[in-house]
Amino acid sequence: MAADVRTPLYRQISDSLLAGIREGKFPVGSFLPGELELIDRFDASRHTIREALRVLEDMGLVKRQRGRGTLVLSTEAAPAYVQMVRSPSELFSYPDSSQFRLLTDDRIKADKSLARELGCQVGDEWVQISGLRTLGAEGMPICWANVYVIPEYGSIAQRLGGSSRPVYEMIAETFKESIENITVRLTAGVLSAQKAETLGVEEGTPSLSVSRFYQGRGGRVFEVSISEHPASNFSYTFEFTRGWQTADHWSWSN
Amino acid sequence: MAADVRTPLYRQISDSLLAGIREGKFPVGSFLPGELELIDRFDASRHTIREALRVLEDMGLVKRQRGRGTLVLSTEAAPAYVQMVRSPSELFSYPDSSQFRLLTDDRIKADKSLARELGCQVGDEWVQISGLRTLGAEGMPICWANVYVIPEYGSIAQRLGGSSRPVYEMIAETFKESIENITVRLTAGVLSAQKAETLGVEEGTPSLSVSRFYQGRGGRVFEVSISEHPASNFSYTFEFTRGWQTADHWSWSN
DNA sequence: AGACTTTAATTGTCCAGACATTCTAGATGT
DNA sequence: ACATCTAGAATGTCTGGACAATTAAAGTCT
Repeated sequence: MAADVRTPLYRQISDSLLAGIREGKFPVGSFLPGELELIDRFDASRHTIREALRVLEDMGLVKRQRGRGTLVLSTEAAPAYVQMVRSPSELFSYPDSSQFRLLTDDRIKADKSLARELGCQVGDEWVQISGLRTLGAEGMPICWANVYVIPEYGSIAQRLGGSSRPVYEMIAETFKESIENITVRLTAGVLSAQKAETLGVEEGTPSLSVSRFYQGRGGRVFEVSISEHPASNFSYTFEFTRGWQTADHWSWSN
Repeated sequence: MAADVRTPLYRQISDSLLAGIREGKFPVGSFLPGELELIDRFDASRHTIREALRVLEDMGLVKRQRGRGTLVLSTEAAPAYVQMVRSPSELFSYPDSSQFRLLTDDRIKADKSLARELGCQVGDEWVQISGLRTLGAEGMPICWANVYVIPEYGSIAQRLGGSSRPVYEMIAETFKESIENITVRLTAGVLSAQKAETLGVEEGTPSLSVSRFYQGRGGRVFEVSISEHPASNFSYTFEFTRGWQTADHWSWSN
């Protein structure tokens, strides 16, 4: 390695175990030798052994389980490409000054088309909140937006008036919901005559639709928002940076 | 917290230090009290103190520096939402059986429009490789694809014949280039008459364009690929999972 | 055969100590 | 005033020990 004259013992041990994992000596699903055995094998202290195991755990290769052992999860810490944002609003690409202008809010049952779009069952009930996202209170409309909320949180519709905060954020706060997972889907289409007129563009203008599915605890989708943008003034960009895959490393807040 | 009857001491200490960081007691750029001082203050062993500091380091809040101290990097470890894929090809959403059918390859200079699209200077030279991505060798065209490669790697065009491997992968292998960063941008548009005919859809069909910018070492963009899909059969989906932001946690391979 | 208890295995947490390595501030010399 | 050296501060690495908590295997009882 680099300019490092000497490799710490714990690193030599983790390298040795890593080689063993890669060679198939410790297959995925098996357990590494226990700490006591490793202490004996490498003639090192328990602290040093545990430090070596922690390196492998940080790489996502193993998972230590009290009372059980050290389970091998993967034989390879393949490089991963990561996109990371600090808050869901960074997925929006909207200027801070934009606002949501509520037009209608209705309690509906999903028909076949909507069920497919929302990924739910035909007949499922949702509260559908339709509106426009605009630049400022009286500004240019940016996009048409439909927000679907589960009936349990449907009363959020009454709280939207005049607020520029995202619906998911208000739901999280009001109902103590946690946003655990967000799926974003992009599709292209054509704006209907009505929407084109409202958005101030020609009928037949292509559009980019962004659907976001917000999942709370236990994986339940509690909100889906679908924004439809005229293609002329909207693109969606995201960026991936290379790094080790350490999925298990994310600590889960509560 | 959860069902945990008792919080480990090291966690209590890291929580206490975290509160101090958040309260501004330890501003960004300052050093936390040294280990010896913390041992005294919390009446805990050095191991326990170091474990507490490691928690903060894992959260990306501090950085321990031998001989120097523990530098405060940030006052807030905001939860981050992460999308992670194992390889760039996972960003493609193409079936494995798809193939790239090369139509033309030319050496061009970027005009104003192309320069804006590629994010380069007017007059910059690129090798433009145009083609169709199809299902299998004789299959249905999926999309129209233009790949732009820097002239240095332009000879890759001669190697594409009959291969189903991605261009970026062949470049990485042939020229020992490394893919450090990928930016993906999605826009909506309308297929031109020529492209619509080639893709077997009606003229005026909306399209979803996916542009991918591959950066190598030093941040240089060595390839840009632009795929244009008929909207009817293509959507782009990605998923974010919540976790602590631990940007410093990614180890950088080479 | 199944349920329950006990024992052993295994990792987690906490303590203490010592030496190594790096960095910085202060002292000393030119 | 600048360069060099030294001592002290600070974290890194490694050792040893002990008790706690969890899991699984073995033994016992019905």
